[in-house]
Amino acid sequence: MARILITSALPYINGIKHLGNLIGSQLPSDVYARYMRAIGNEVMFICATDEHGTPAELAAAKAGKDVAEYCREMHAVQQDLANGFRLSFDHYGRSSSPQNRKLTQYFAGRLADNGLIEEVSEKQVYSHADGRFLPDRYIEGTCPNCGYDRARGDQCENCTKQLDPTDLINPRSAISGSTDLEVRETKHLYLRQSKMRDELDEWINSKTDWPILTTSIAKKWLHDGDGLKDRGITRDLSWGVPVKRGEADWPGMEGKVFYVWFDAPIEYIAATAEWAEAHGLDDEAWQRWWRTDKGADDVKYVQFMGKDNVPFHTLSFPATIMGSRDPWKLVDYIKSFNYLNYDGGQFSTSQGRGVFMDQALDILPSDYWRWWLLSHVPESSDSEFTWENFQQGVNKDLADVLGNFVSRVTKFCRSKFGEVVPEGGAYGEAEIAVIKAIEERVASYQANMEAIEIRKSTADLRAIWVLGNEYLQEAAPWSKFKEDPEAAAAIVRFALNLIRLYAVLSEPFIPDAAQTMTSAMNAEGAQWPTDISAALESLPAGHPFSVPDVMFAKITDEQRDEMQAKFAGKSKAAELAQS
RNA sequence: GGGCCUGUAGCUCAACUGGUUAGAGCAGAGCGCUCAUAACGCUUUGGUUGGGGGUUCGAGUCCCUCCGGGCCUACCA
Repeated sequence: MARILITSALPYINGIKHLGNLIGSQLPSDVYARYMRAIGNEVMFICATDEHGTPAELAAAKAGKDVAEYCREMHAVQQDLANGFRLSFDHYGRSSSPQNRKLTQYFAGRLADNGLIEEVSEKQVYSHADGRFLPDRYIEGTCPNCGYDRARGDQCENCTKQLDPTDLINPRSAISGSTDLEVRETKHLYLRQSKMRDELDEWINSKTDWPILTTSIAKKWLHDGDGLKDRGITRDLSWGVPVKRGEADWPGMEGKVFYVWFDAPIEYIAATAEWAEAHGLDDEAWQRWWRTDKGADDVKYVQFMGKDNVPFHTLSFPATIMGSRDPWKLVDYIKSFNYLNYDGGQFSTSQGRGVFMDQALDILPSDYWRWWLLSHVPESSDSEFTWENFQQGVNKDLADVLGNFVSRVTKFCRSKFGEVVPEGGAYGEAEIAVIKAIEERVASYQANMEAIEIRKSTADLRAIWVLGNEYLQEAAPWSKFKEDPEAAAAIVRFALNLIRLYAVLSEPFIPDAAQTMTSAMNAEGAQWPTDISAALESLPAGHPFSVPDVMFAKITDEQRDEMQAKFAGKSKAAELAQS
């Protein structure tokens, strides 16, 4: 039995995430976690809300709430949605936890001890009206290059020129619109990543089996221009982890907090500590996942994330871990994803374009979304959600291929033999052929899951379902029943056992439907098959079962059109008028 | 501007380090079955692998160039 540590990139606290966010990390990591548990490994599956930073403060202010209160509420909302999508986190933590505060301060202290922290005095824009320093992108003004009057302090969206906030003509706060701005001197801590460039480079180069998407982004940052740059890890904000050097105060850094991208990855560790606390366990319980000197040397650690998160996970966080010179567990494999687009464009929170997690669950059960999203997960390039594809995929795969198979087998049995596994006859050549075909497909399925090739795994799983329909067509128990009821009984017994097998094999992708099948087959506790032939003898003659309700109702054309209209977002005219 | 990714049948995608007539699923067409959510099965039509050039005995795969799509470019997270 192996031990697998799995983390999914932390969703930001600011609002409800859309399906693009969901499929970009949480959903594939959940499938992987469920699969690894199913085949008998010990799994620690961690996620958390990323709660610090300027956007959280602003969102709270907009909602008229204290930021801590706002985060508490939004965490509960996101936790609830995670449950709704059946995300099987062992712990869904919060980056604002006491554990994370302590660990973040600890890491900063270690890095400082090892000469990897530098104090840098720099100039930042302060807004009197807002009472805060403004991050570059929260300053707007006229672009000195093209004259666009809504250029941001980091880059002009119109001419794409990169800017410094001080370059802007007539700068104003993007929050309040105030022009009462002042450039102030302020001191910040920088993580001296540049000192660790060679070490990081060597480490990345050793990861030859990682997705190109992952390594190419890392290498770009390592080698672009002057190479890896040092990075500011503190901010002038009130909401965040207060800057401390371990347990000690950090002279000159009073009133400052760590930058979210410093504390967020550390929350992976802290959330595991939160898990231990929540279960009444001691420190050893979480340290055996994270400290190679305390049992984590045999742990395989896999991270999931969207491509926008790759630099932080390939460089900043490893620099933090390595730079501590403590025996913390480093990631073994980084699975990164491209983006999911929505119907010809991007998902857009601000424009209300696309489907958000709460809305999705209002419309259809989570398995519908899980299946379609996972079978279209953007592994090799950006992929696209369209209502037509969604309807076709769900109806064909889930309703017709799998749902209808369960339906036809159970109903046929009930009408001819009653709701018990029928007795008589024996498996013959046809069944042996099916077993062989399933064995081959399961081997492929497992190999693809092992390699985290999600799309290919869905194709294997679907092919396994199809084998059931092919078998039934060939065996035709409805005609056999007339002249040889015992032969028909053996066929039906085999088919009922297929349903039980499908429940187990499908669980990582569609856990609710899997549970429905398991319950209907009265087969609680069914284990992952190591021997397909034996697994298909699990339900003996006389074993009672029940006919489940229709597992997947089809999405009608009317429903599809309705949803498409509802989620189109603001009209094109409205968008144009706005810009 | 620079870097990276990507372009394969109407749609969504495969094709290990270049190696036989480029494969699946969906959609379309035909046939079969009737247990089932008019579901299922079988057969079948679709491709000068974005265009052009080159290397090679051999190119979807390598090189050059052009065209299209996307991402990143370090203070949003």
